[in-house]
Amino acid sequence: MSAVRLSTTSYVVLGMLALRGPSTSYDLKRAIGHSVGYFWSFPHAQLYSEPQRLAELGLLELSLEEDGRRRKTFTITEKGRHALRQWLAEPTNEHFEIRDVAELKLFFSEAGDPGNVLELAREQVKQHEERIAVYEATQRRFGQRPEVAPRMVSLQLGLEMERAALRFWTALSDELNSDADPALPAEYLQALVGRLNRPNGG
Amino acid sequence: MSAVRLSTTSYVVLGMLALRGPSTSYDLKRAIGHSVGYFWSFPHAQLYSEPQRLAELGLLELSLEEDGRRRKTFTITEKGRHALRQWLAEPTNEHFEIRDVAELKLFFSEAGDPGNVLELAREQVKQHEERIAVYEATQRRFGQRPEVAPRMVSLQLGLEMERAALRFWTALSDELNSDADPALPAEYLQALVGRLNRPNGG
DNA sequence: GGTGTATGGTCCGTTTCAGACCATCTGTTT
DNA sequence: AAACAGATGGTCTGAAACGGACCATACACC
Repeated sequence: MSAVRLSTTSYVVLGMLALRGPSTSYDLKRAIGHSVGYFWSFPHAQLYSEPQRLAELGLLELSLEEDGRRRKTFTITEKGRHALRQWLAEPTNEHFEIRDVAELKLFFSEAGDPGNVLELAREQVKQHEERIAVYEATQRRFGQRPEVAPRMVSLQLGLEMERAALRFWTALSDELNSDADPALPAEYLQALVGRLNRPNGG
Repeated sequence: MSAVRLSTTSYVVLGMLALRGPSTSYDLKRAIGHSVGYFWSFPHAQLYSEPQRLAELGLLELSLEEDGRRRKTFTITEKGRHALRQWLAEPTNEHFEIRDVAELKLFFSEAGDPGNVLELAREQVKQHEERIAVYEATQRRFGQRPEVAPRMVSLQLGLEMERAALRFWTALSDELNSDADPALPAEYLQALVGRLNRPNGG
């Protein structure tokens, strides 16, 4: 019957519909955009094709608006809830995946001008500071509301990761700044680790 | 001329060839598998098609072995080095991307049995501990060799991220373990944050 | 001579991706 | 009321990426 494989993205759709109630693809797009999209992103076009597919599988119900906009609103069915619960019930042995262009450039930096690294680090500091600001704003806005508090827990993980990255790039940038000779990698790695371990090392 | 777009994966190939010298696709596969693959993964089949493409663009040179195995060995050309250096010279404004199934399950946990979260957290603790062990082993093995020390710097970032994740999941699992009533999300979030902020909170 | 494992590589159907494109609706300005 | 901007709501498509099955050689060891 349902020998069909559901992707993680399918479960994001199911999960969002379970949490929010009936929604259009556009609603999902926005909701995901400032929540779960930060740790599972995909092109928005999929939010139009995927629910359609899930509806055909009986996991969602589709209702067409009669008047002008003819919106398509999706509602999770009992079967859909069941599939979602099943997925939630099995813990993952999957490790998170990171795709970090900056980390790559750092890794390969030997093959170019080592002077580039400082700029790279500074830009990353900026990126992570910005992201942290966004997360913290979200936390302030929703942290007190008990209905959404559970979701704030995963935001907390995001924050911790961001802060770890920020500490790293800050320490690296400081180290490169203060070092007259940035061409002594082994010792400079030690210094970097030292900076990271020092409390208030940022 | 080279109006062709190079993907990040292209630069991984270029970078690896620049650091290692002439290599076969298989060599690249192994080298990437325990280094840069941790923060930029892709199917190994691409390590057979991509270098071919880069060779056609003049960024690599291909030499065929005459005898038995007929290995294809790729060498980076001056043009290839140039492209790589250019890429390395521009800092990224890209933010890293995380894809974390566990974080998703945590986010949606309200929609299922909240009791699942403890198992989820425990499994993640295990995953991150394992990964940290791998990273630390690499660090011990190569940390002292000055030739590869620069590459150890990016490993350090990976380690910091892993440790942040481990702290989070450990704190969460401890919190759920000690809490008789895990259905008080707001207060329990506070407790979680408290645990994370406490030094030696793991 | 058989078996296992590392090496080295190819192929191909299915999903994802990125992003261009289109249409409608609502509020504001002029 | 016409014009416009910006949010809303959605479709389409070519190009990449994915993943995993599949194949073959080399070599070591029993």
